[in-house]
Amino acid sequence: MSVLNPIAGTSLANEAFGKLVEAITSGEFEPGEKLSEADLARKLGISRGPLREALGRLEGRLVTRTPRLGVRVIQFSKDDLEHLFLVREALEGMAARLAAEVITDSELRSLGDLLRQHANRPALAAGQAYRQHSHDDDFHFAIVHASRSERIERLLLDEVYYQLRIHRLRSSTRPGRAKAAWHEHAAILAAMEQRDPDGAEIAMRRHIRNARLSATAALDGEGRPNQ
Amino acid sequence: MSVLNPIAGTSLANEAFGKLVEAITSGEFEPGEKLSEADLARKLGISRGPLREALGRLEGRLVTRTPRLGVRVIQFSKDDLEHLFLVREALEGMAARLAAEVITDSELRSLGDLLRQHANRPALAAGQAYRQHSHDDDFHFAIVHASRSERIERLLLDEVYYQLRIHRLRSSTRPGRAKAAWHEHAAILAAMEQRDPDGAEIAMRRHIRNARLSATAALDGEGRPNQ
DNA sequence: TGATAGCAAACTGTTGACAGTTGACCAACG
DNA sequence: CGTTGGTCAACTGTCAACAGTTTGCTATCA
Repeated sequence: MSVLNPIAGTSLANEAFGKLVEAITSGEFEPGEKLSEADLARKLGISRGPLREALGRLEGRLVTRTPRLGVRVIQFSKDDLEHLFLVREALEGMAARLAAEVITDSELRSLGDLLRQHANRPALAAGQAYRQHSHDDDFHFAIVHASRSERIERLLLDEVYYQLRIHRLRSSTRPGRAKAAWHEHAAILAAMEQRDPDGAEIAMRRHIRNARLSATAALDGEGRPNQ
Repeated sequence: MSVLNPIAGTSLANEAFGKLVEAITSGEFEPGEKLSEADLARKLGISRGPLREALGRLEGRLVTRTPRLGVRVIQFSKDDLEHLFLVREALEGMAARLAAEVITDSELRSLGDLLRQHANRPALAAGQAYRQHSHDDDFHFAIVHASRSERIERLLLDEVYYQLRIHRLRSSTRPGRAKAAWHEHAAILAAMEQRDPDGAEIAMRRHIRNARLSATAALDGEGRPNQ
């Protein structure tokens, strides 16, 4: 194990990109909010050139750019959100299928531990909320990671998870959904333990479909979607 | 119907982006080839600033950038290609499901006409090749379009179709695959005509899976994948 | 002959200046 | 009072210059 690894090269544009992703997904800006290049560049201590490059890389994902008018944080309609969940269903269903074929015993144990931790959360026990705070404790991300498909993982991050995060910030929960979601996770894990690709995919897709229905119902009423 | 529509705003970076996509996907550059900013900017008649922005938007899709070393057209391994097909299977399967629910009679007729045109091609009749030259005569794209999911359509274009196009340029065909592909298309259409979402998804996914197997088998031997 | 050092050209990444556009505000007019 | 026109500051998009890095070539040395 050599300590001589390539010196990681980076650029101001790359660093700005990461910080913008974090700022946008952590709620520093409202959906639809206009972003000022001059302001952001000043705050990041760089010139506008690399800042523009970083914003360009976020186009279509976390920001929309209208030529000559500027850049806004994305916001989307109920219809957009439905289609986001359909993409998620397709990709996570495939990831679950792949994971069921290759997952290790150790990864299965970790998933089981994770669900037990989740079950011990007061909010979940009270049926109020089922929230996963970071990738490290996200059941879905663990399964996508276990699929060993970097492409699916990257797509879900870039095109689905970051966007969902923007909309999770003001949360409400629908009655009964929290516990149901946990049980659906448990059913996915059971299929994984059986190493049953079809079952895993079916269980995962059912879970995401239910999340979609919950999210769109929440939009019809009040608040924002959760899982 | 007013003739007064918003004047479409654009920018040099946007125009460069489109031209780069076209140049890269039409084979003007080899996979892995290094792209020179100065050269491209000169050819496009713009300064390096907007050119860099355009390249930045292509990162992770059609080009890879290594800081301080430059930008190269993507190339990928057999494993990458397999995962690309898995993503395609998931997304096109979902698109076929959605399309089966909402497709119009007129769209069905167009699909039927398209397959008949395809059947009349000499290369297909001889079992040599089944090639679709543009989006207009692409059966898959027509179905994705009929799904009315802009998000899936955009994802497939940005993350799948452009990348496949890079690899179609030097083609070979596997015996029997051309005719089988056409029959698989016909089966997809039949499920569409039945307006059967499950059937459409199953038929589409089977077709893409077979294309994946054909592509990876081709990589094991000689040449490049086709459908 | 292979390894090392030096040099210059070409390249990438960034900056700041400039031009054109936009939006906000105010005054004038009907 | 609503509309129009003018002005100005702020903004976006682009350009060219500069600094630092990389690459290729040549000369020197062991």
